Amino acid sequence: MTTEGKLTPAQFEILQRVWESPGGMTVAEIWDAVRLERDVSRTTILNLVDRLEKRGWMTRSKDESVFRYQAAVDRLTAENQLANDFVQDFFAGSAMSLVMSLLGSKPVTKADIRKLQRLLDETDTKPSAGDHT
Amino acid sequence: MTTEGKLTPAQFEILQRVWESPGGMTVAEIWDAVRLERDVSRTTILNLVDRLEKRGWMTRSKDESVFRYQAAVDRLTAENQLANDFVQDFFAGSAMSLVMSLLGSKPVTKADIRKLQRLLDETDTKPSAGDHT
DNA sequence: ACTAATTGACGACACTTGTCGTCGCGATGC
DNA sequence: GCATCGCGACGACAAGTGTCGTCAATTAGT
Repeated sequence: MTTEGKLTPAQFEILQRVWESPGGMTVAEIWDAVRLERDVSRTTILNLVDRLEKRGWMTRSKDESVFRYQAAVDRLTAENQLANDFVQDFFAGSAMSLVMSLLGSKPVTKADIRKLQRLLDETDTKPSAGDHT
Repeated sequence: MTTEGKLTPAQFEILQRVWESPGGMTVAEIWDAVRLERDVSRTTILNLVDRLEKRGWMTRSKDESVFRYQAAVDRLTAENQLANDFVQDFFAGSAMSLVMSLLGSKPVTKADIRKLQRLLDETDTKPSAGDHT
């Protein structure tokens, strides 16, 4: 719970790059990775990383006279937190409402449907992951 | 379509109150409704409403020497837009990933499962709602 | 008609965010 | 040894947000 506040798209982008590199990354490496997609200054990345570290989303350690950054939370945890905050803010805490909205407005392939149905079958037999009753 | 930018929780809260009142609402009425939940100044509401109107999310019309505001988009449309933007920002545009995350981390009741399975059955036979091909 | 209350426009504020530049320091290369 | 380069701390800036106060005008109450 040392993580403060919510993640913005730009901040999440940084974490994404770091998650893809298990050994941690230097700011220069993150910069290179981000620059493959969009043009951005080095200090912008540095500042984003800096603020993320100050808010507890990343940790850093000196390695060969250079800071190496790692994500403080794994990808799934961050995504879940993001999703839960979003549901809380805009769907009155009802994840089902969001799911319905997504399934109703976005195209869903038959493969997706089968995948979902399999997941639902499992959930039906096994207890739910977050169910603590 | 003329709506600019994304909705924040505070802005969405305003729209929620207005959606609940089919005839439109005055700022005073919105203020009263919001104040049932949290303490806030009148000018705060006035400013939020003002900005929403300027960005195209609400329309207003003089009614008995008082402005009456209405939402420019219906609730489902706004929710879908919100959800799509969110999926775009944090789940690489894959609604399925979000659904999986939600279903995996939040408790799901058996009733929810049945509801979902019914929706999936329909979607399997009929064409998807958002599919415009 | 005069006073009191309501309404809306406007400005201001602290804060966050994304963006970038400057500067000093330490490492690296010649 | 000295110049160069990478690195990180810091500051700055515009934009957006939520919050609020002031003020003029208009409406309503007496």
